[in-house]
Amino acid sequence: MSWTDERVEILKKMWGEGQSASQIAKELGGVTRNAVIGKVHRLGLSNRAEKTATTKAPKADAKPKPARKAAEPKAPKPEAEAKPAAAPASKEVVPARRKIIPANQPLPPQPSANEVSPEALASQREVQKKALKLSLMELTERTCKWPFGDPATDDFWFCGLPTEPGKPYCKPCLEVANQSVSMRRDRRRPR
DNA sequence: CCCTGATTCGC
DNA sequence: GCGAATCAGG
Repeated sequence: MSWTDERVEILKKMWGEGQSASQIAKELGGVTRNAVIGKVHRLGLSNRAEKTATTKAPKADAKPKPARKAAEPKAPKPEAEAKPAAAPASKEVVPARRKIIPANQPLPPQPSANEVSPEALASQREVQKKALKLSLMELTERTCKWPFGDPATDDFWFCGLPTEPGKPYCKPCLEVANQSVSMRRDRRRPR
């Protein structure tokens, strides 16, 4: 694959939206995240807000392992947050990066696990304690995507535990999902 | 271990 | 210009 205009456009868009390099790579296909990062740097859009701060720290360190490559630039990140502080006290400052992701995240079928066997529910409940309670943006291919709570409220999150290989859910959530689905199929309600 | 971006350098 | 290998960090 080559960097056609279209692909570069997608890259720019997604990178601007705060998507990770690996996500972009998957979206584009045929490239690795390294390729994406490399391209990002070549395009010069690695850091979004860079003023006159090319003051390279005079690092004259002695490399313990000068085997070959190097990577120890303690490049300071002067994120100039120029916000017209209108509000009195705003403790929550939204990071420049990381916007809202469209809706291309894999969403699970239905959380409707109203009538599942108590065992499975208990099992899942127990795991809830350990659940990572991830937000939609934090989901990856290896995090359990079982939703908890009401999407319309703040009390909404995803399990986030490591998924079973090849499955979108972790084991306990998978059990609930399966039972829910089989029950639905059988139209049977094991009280 | 999973992930993130950053950098180098042979191609 | 490209991106794998590598590094550094969360």
